[in-house]
Amino acid sequence: MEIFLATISAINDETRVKILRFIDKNGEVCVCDIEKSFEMIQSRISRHLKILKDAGFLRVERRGRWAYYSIRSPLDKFRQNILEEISYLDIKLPILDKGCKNE
Amino acid sequence: MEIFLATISAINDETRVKILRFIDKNGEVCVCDIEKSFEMIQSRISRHLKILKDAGFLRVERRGRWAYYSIRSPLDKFRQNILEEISYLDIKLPILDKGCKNE
DNA sequence: ATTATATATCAAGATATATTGATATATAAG
DNA sequence: CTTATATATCAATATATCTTGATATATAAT
Repeated sequence: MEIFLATISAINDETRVKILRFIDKNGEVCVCDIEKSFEMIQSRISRHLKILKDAGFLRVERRGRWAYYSIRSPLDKFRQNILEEISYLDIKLPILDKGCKNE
Repeated sequence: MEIFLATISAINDETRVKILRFIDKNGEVCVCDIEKSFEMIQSRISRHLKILKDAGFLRVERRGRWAYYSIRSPLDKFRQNILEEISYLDIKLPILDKGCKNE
Protein backbone atom coordinates (compact mmCIF):
# COMPACT_ATOMS: atom_id res chain seq x y z
CA MET A 1 0.00 0.00 0.00
CA GLU A 2 2.85 2.41 0.85
CA ILE A 3 4.49 1.88 -2.55
CA PHE A 4 1.18 2.24 -4.35
CA LEU A 5 0.38 5.50 -2.53
CA ALA A 6 3.91 6.83 -3.15
CA THR A 7 3.39 6.14 -6.85
CA ILE A 8 -0.01 7.80 -6.88
CA SER A 9 0.90 10.82 -4.75
CA ALA A 10 3.91 11.40 -7.00
CA ILE A 11 1.59 12.08 -9.93
CA ASN A 12 -1.01 13.87 -7.83
CA ASP A 13 0.52 17.24 -8.66
CA GLU A 14 0.25 19.23 -11.86
CA THR A 15 3.89 20.36 -11.80
CA ARG A 16 5.16 16.80 -11.45
CA VAL A 17 2.88 15.52 -14.21
CA LYS A 18 4.32 18.18 -16.49
CA ILE A 19 7.92 17.43 -15.51
CA LEU A 20 7.34 13.72 -16.01
CA ARG A 21 5.82 14.29 -19.45
CA PHE A 22 8.65 16.70 -20.29
CA ILE A 23 11.29 14.09 -19.53
CA ASP A 24 9.30 11.37 -21.29
CA LYS A 25 9.18 13.58 -24.38
CA ASN A 26 12.73 15.00 -24.33
CA GLY A 27 14.67 12.06 -22.98
CA GLU A 28 17.59 12.65 -20.63
CA VAL A 29 17.63 16.16 -19.16
CA CYS A 30 19.53 17.77 -16.30
CA VAL A 31 18.04 19.80 -13.47
CA CYS A 32 19.13 23.17 -14.86
CA ASP A 33 17.44 22.37 -18.18
CA ILE A 34 14.14 21.82 -16.39
CA GLU A 35 14.73 24.83 -14.18
CA LYS A 36 15.28 27.03 -17.23
CA SER A 37 12.51 25.49 -19.35
CA PHE A 38 9.87 25.67 -16.62
CA GLU A 39 11.09 28.98 -15.16
CA MET A 40 10.89 27.60 -11.63
CA ILE A 41 13.43 27.92 -8.85
CA GLN A 42 15.93 25.11 -8.48
CA SER A 43 14.86 23.83 -5.08
CA ARG A 44 11.34 23.35 -6.32
CA ILE A 45 12.44 21.32 -9.36
CA SER A 46 14.90 19.31 -7.31
CA ARG A 47 12.27 18.39 -4.76
CA HIS A 48 9.77 17.27 -7.42
CA LEU A 49 12.42 15.20 -9.19
CA LYS A 50 13.25 13.44 -5.95
CA ILE A 51 9.61 12.54 -5.41
CA LEU A 52 9.28 11.20 -8.98
CA LYS A 53 12.52 9.27 -8.61
CA ASP A 54 11.54 7.78 -5.24
CA ALA A 55 8.20 6.79 -6.74
CA GLY A 56 10.01 4.74 -9.36
CA PHE A 57 9.32 6.86 -12.42
CA LEU A 58 12.77 8.33 -12.91
CA ARG A 59 16.37 7.35 -12.71
CA VAL A 60 19.24 9.75 -12.20
CA GLU A 61 22.84 9.57 -13.37
CA ARG A 62 25.48 11.98 -12.18
CA ARG A 63 28.12 13.08 -14.68
CA GLY A 64 30.41 15.86 -13.60
CA ARG A 65 28.47 18.66 -11.97
CA TRP A 66 25.23 17.52 -13.56
CA ALA A 67 22.47 15.18 -12.54
CA TYR A 68 20.75 13.71 -15.60
CA TYR A 69 17.22 12.49 -15.10
CA SER A 70 15.41 10.13 -17.46
CA ILE A 71 12.50 7.70 -17.42
CA ARG A 72 13.48 4.62 -15.48
CA SER A 73 13.86 1.53 -17.57
CA PRO A 74 12.50 -1.09 -17.42
CA LEU A 75 9.23 0.36 -16.19
CA ASP A 76 6.51 -1.88 -14.80
CA LYS A 77 3.13 -2.12 -16.54
CA PHE A 78 1.28 0.14 -14.10
CA ARG A 79 3.74 3.05 -14.38
CA GLN A 80 3.82 2.54 -18.15
CA ASN A 81 0.03 2.88 -18.18
CA ILE A 82 0.28 6.07 -16.18
CA LEU A 83 2.87 7.56 -18.55
CA GLU A 84 0.67 6.62 -21.48
CA GLU A 85 -2.37 8.22 -19.88
CA ILE A 86 -0.37 11.39 -19.22
CA SER A 87 0.77 11.44 -22.85
CA TYR A 88 -2.88 11.69 -23.89
CA LEU A 89 -3.44 14.80 -21.78
CA ASP A 90 -3.64 18.16 -23.50
CA ILE A 91 -0.73 19.73 -21.61
CA LYS A 92 1.00 22.93 -22.65
CA LEU A 93 4.65 21.92 -22.14
CA PRO A 94 7.55 24.37 -22.28
CA ILE A 95 10.10 23.78 -25.03
CA LEU A 96 13.48 22.45 -23.90
CA ASP A 97 15.73 25.35 -22.98
CA LYS A 98 19.28 24.33 -22.06
CA GLY A 99 19.99 26.14 -18.81
CA CYS A 100 23.50 24.86 -18.06
CA LYS A 101 26.33 27.33 -18.44
CA ASN A 102 29.26 25.02 -19.28
CA GLU A 103 28.23 21.60 -20.36
CA MET B 1 -5.55 17.69 -16.63
CA GLU B 2 -8.34 18.46 -14.13
CA ILE B 3 -10.05 15.11 -14.83
CA PHE B 4 -6.75 13.24 -14.61
CA LEU B 5 -5.89 14.85 -11.28
CA ALA B 6 -9.40 14.23 -9.93
CA THR B 7 -8.96 10.56 -10.82
CA ILE B 8 -5.54 10.39 -9.23
CA SER B 9 -6.35 12.35 -6.08
CA ALA B 10 -9.39 10.12 -5.57
CA ILE B 11 -7.11 7.12 -5.09
CA ASN B 12 -4.44 9.08 -3.22
CA ASP B 13 -5.92 8.08 0.12
CA GLU B 14 -5.67 4.77 1.92
CA THR B 15 -9.27 4.83 3.13
CA ARG B 16 -10.60 5.39 -0.38
CA VAL B 17 -8.39 2.67 -1.86
CA LYS B 18 -9.82 0.27 0.71
CA ILE B 19 -13.41 1.36 0.09
CA LEU B 20 -12.92 1.03 -3.66
CA ARG B 21 -11.46 -2.45 -3.31
CA PHE B 22 -14.24 -3.38 -0.88
CA ILE B 23 -16.91 -2.41 -3.41
CA ASP B 24 -15.01 -4.06 -6.25
CA LYS B 25 -14.91 -7.26 -4.21
CA ASN B 26 -18.41 -7.25 -2.72
CA GLY B 27 -20.40 -5.70 -5.55
CA GLU B 28 -23.26 -3.36 -4.75
CA VAL B 29 -23.22 -2.08 -1.18
CA CYS B 30 -25.03 0.70 0.63
CA VAL B 31 -23.45 3.40 2.77
CA CYS B 32 -24.49 1.85 6.07
CA ASP B 33 -22.86 -1.46 5.07
CA ILE B 34 -19.55 0.31 4.53
CA GLU B 35 -20.04 2.37 7.69
CA LYS B 36 -20.60 -0.79 9.72
CA SER B 37 -17.88 -2.85 8.02
CA PHE B 38 -15.21 -0.18 8.28
CA GLU B 39 -16.34 1.13 11.69
CA MET B 40 -16.12 4.71 10.51
CA ILE B 41 -18.59 7.51 11.02
CA GLN B 42 -21.14 8.05 8.30
CA SER B 43 -20.04 11.52 7.19
CA ARG B 44 -16.55 10.26 6.55
CA ILE B 45 -17.75 7.35 4.39
CA SER B 46 -20.22 9.54 2.55
CA ARG B 47 -17.56 12.09 1.69
CA HIS B 48 -15.12 9.47 0.39
CA LEU B 49 -17.85 7.85 -1.72
CA LYS B 50 -18.68 11.19 -3.27
CA ILE B 51 -15.03 11.72 -4.22
CA LEU B 52 -14.79 8.24 -5.76
CA LYS B 53 -18.07 8.77 -7.60
CA ASP B 54 -17.06 12.20 -8.92
CA ALA B 55 -13.75 10.71 -10.07
CA GLY B 56 -15.66 8.23 -12.23
CA PHE B 57 -14.98 5.05 -10.27
CA LEU B 58 -18.40 4.53 -8.75
CA ARG B 59 -22.03 4.82 -9.65
CA VAL B 60 -24.84 5.25 -7.16
CA GLU B 61 -28.45 4.12 -7.33
CA ARG B 62 -31.01 5.22 -4.78
CA ARG B 63 -33.69 2.70 -3.77
CA GLY B 64 -35.92 3.67 -0.89
CA ARG B 65 -33.87 5.11 1.96
CA TRP B 66 -30.69 3.53 0.66
CA ALA B 67 -27.97 4.65 -1.69
CA TYR B 68 -26.32 1.66 -3.36
CA TYR B 69 -22.81 2.16 -4.63
CA SER B 70 -21.08 -0.07 -7.16
CA ILE B 71 -18.22 0.06 -9.64
CA ARG B 72 -19.23 2.19 -12.59
CA SER B 73 -19.70 0.27 -15.79
CA PRO B 74 -18.39 0.55 -18.41
CA LEU B 75 -15.08 1.65 -16.97
CA ASP B 76 -12.38 3.12 -19.19
CA LYS B 77 -9.04 1.34 -19.60
CA PHE B 78 -7.09 3.61 -17.23
CA ARG B 79 -9.49 3.22 -14.31
CA GLN B 80 -9.64 -0.52 -15.00
CA ASN B 81 -5.86 -0.63 -14.75
CA ILE B 82 -6.01 1.20 -11.45
CA LEU B 83 -8.62 -1.21 -10.04
CA GLU B 84 -6.49 -4.13 -11.20
CA GLU B 85 -3.39 -2.67 -9.56
CA ILE B 86 -5.32 -2.14 -6.32
CA SER B 87 -6.53 -5.75 -6.45
CA TYR B 88 -2.88 -6.88 -6.33
CA LEU B 89 -2.21 -4.94 -3.11
CA ASP B 90 -1.98 -6.82 0.14
CA ILE B 91 -4.83 -5.00 1.88
CA LYS B 92 -6.52 -6.18 5.04
CA LEU B 93 -10.15 -5.56 4.13
CA PRO B 94 -13.01 -5.79 6.63
CA ILE B 95 -15.62 -8.46 5.94
CA LEU B 96 -19.00 -7.22 4.75
CA ASP B 97 -21.17 -6.43 7.76
CA LYS B 98 -24.71 -5.43 6.87
CA GLY B 99 -25.34 -2.27 8.86
CA CYS B 100 -28.85 -1.40 7.71
CA LYS B 101 -31.62 -1.89 10.23
CA ASN B 102 -34.60 -2.54 7.95
CA GLU B 103 -33.70 -3.42 4.42
C1' DA C 1 -48.20 13.37 12.52
C1' DT C 2 -44.37 11.55 14.87
C1' DT C 3 -40.34 8.88 15.14
C1' DA C 4 -36.47 6.16 13.31
C1' DT C 5 -33.28 5.26 9.69
C1' DA C 6 -30.25 6.62 5.77
C1' DT C 7 -27.58 9.85 3.52
C1' DA C 8 -25.46 14.32 2.32
C1' DT C 9 -23.27 18.51 3.46
C1' DC C 10 -21.19 22.14 6.24
C1' DA C 11 -17.93 24.38 9.50
C1' DA C 12 -13.99 23.88 12.49
C1' DG C 13 -9.87 21.92 13.67
C1' DA C 14 -6.11 18.64 12.55
C1' DT C 15 -2.88 16.92 9.34
C1' DA C 16 -0.31 16.73 5.04
C1' DT C 17 1.84 18.81 1.07
C1' DA C 18 3.88 22.62 -1.81
C1' DT C 19 6.63 26.76 -2.34
C1' DT C 20 10.16 29.77 -1.15
C1' DG C 21 14.62 31.41 0.42
C1' DA C 22 18.70 30.04 2.77
C1' DT C 23 22.31 26.97 3.39
C1' DA C 24 25.38 22.92 2.40
C1' DT C 25 28.07 20.03 -0.64
C1' DA C 26 30.33 18.75 -4.78
C1' DT C 27 32.58 19.42 -9.20
C1' DA C 28 35.00 22.17 -12.45
C1' DA C 29 37.48 26.27 -14.06
C1' DG C 30 40.74 29.95 -13.52
C1' DC D 1 43.22 27.86 -3.54
C1' DT D 2 39.47 30.65 -4.83
C1' DT D 3 35.39 31.27 -7.43
C1' DA D 4 31.41 29.84 -10.26
C1' DT D 5 28.08 26.39 -11.34
C1' DA D 6 24.98 22.49 -10.19
C1' DT D 7 22.29 20.10 -7.06
C1' DA D 8 20.21 18.71 -2.62
C1' DT D 9 18.13 19.67 1.65
C1' DC D 10 16.26 22.34 5.51
C1' DA D 11 13.11 25.56 7.94
C1' DA D 12 9.25 28.63 7.57
C1' DT D 13 5.15 29.72 5.54
C1' DA D 14 1.21 28.97 2.52
C1' DT D 15 -2.14 25.95 0.75
C1' DA D 16 -4.82 21.78 0.36
C1' DT D 17 -6.98 17.73 2.29
C1' DC D 18 -8.98 14.75 5.99
C1' DT D 19 -11.72 13.93 10.12
C1' DT D 20 -15.18 15.01 13.24
C1' DG D 21 -19.54 16.59 15.02
C1' DA D 22 -23.61 19.10 13.88
C1' DT D 23 -27.27 19.90 10.91
C1' DA D 24 -30.45 19.17 6.93
C1' DT D 25 -33.28 16.31 3.97
C1' DA D 26 -35.65 12.30 2.54
C1' DT D 27 -37.96 7.87 3.07
C1' DA D 28 -40.34 4.50 5.74
C1' DA D 29 -42.74 2.67 9.75
C1' DT D 30 -45.94 3.26 13.61
